[in-house]
Amino acid sequence: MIDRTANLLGVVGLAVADRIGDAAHDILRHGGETPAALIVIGYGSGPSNDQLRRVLGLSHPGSVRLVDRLVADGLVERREGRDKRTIALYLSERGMALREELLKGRLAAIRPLLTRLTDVEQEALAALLHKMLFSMETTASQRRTLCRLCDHRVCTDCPIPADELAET
Amino acid sequence: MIDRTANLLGVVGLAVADRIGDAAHDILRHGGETPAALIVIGYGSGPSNDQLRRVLGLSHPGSVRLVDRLVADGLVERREGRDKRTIALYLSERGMALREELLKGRLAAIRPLLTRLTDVEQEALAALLHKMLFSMETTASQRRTLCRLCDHRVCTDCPIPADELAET
DNA sequence: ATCAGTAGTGTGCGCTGCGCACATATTGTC
DNA sequence: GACAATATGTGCGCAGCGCACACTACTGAT
Repeated sequence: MIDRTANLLGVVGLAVADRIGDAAHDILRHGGETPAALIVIGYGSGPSNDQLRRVLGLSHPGSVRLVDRLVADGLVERREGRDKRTIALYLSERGMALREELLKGRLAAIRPLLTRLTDVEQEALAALLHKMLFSMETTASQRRTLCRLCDHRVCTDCPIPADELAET
Repeated sequence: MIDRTANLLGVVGLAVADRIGDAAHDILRHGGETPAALIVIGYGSGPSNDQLRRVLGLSHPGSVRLVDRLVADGLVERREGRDKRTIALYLSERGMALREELLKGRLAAIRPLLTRLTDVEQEALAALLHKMLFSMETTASQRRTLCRLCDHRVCTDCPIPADELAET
């Protein structure tokens, strides 16, 4: 019986990821982990290249080139980090505006899946999803990766406070 | 309140899609829509290139090259279709074996998210997911795209019978 | 104070997955 | 029999990413 549930979860998960990816690509004109990078950098903690790459699950050169693209688009700035070898990544004005669009677009992409559920059903779903996430055995680092596209403003009672990103 | 639920669904959806993609890549050594192609072709209806591309949501040349890769790996055969312009795609023995692994790997990748739920909770989740899928306004074609990675053997009461693939 | 080891960033190169524009072959239609 | 429609395959290029390597900056041991 768990397999039937897993299969249904696979379908919905794929549908959700497809829709989020499409929406992000329409807004940003980039795919892969590029949207996630904009979200993560946008928390404003000035992450280094290496911190970013760990959250996104990329190789280090992959992350460098990803930031290159965002800098070329005028969305991200490389500033000096606390070391002279480290850099600190920040969003430009346009980057922050696009990040807002990404977050709104993500929720808008997911929302149609929920509109036919009653309020009670939505509550029940949220409780189940929350329990699933909460019960996952994950390190803090893995949780940041999980939530790399989250809108932390609508995520009350979240197992992964987003402003912990600067640690580690 | 719907936004909090949507955000949680986004996290779980991303987690599910990530895990499915990783598992498929480990097994098949290919990414993108290649695993889905193996699943879809494996229903045995002998789909044409064009039918396949519609299910996968790819451009037509993208689908041709995808099949090229699978043929080069010895997983798929191009046979004659009912027209002399059309082809019919079938899995080789190895292709069928790898398809089995893909389906098993997919369920295995999703299962850890469910193990902490009680039986009652799993039933409730399945019911909610089923309602979400069932209430989506989709064409038959879009539904086949949604279920392109499904294991139809564990999908009882599914809104998209997989063997309809030959139609359209 | 020096020097080896480590951390952080950037580069050259190549690969995979994919789309656009185009070419080609077959089929149905008038 | 001419011509649009259907279906496949090709040349070309691009986005996203990883491996191997190079370089600079910091750290700690002696």
